[in-house]
Amino acid sequence: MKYWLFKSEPESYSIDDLKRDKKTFWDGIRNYQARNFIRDNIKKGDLVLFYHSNADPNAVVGVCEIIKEAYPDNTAFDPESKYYDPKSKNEEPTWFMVDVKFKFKFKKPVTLQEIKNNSKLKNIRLVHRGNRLSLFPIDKNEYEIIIAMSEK
DNA sequence: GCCAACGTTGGC
DNA sequence: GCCAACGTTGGC
Repeated sequence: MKYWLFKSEPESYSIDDLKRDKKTFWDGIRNYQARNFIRDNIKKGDLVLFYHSNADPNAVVGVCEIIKEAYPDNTAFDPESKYYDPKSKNEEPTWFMVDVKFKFKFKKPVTLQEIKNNSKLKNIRLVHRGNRLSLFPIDKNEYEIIIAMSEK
């Protein structure tokens, strides 16, 4: 089993939206590196830290679990969708998505500042300079440190 | 709202 | 295949 961090802007989809919906499809990934993680590496049962970006404060706010592995992101086929990509064809889709289900919301969000201040987390991609990937893998111990920080 | 970082596009 | 221009992300 692997561990991931997914970013979402709470204005478009927050941890509370996921809590309400119980599960959702993670659509709109339009970056090849993120696409490769989704298509090739993300497996059912993997755990995902849910991160609020462009938020106040920016923070990891909860955990969800992968319940369905990569399948074509059909918003790419829909000219009405903001994620429409005419280069993605039904018979050979460019973009994929996964389904996640809500696990739990942190009692206390773990803010970006706290993560930056924790020397044990200095290698997490979240704090790398210029990191713009919307999802990426994290180590098991990084996952566990952040969970522990949310319980303090 | 600004702007650094960086991925993508398209002309050559 | 190079690289300038452009668009987007996301922290501040």
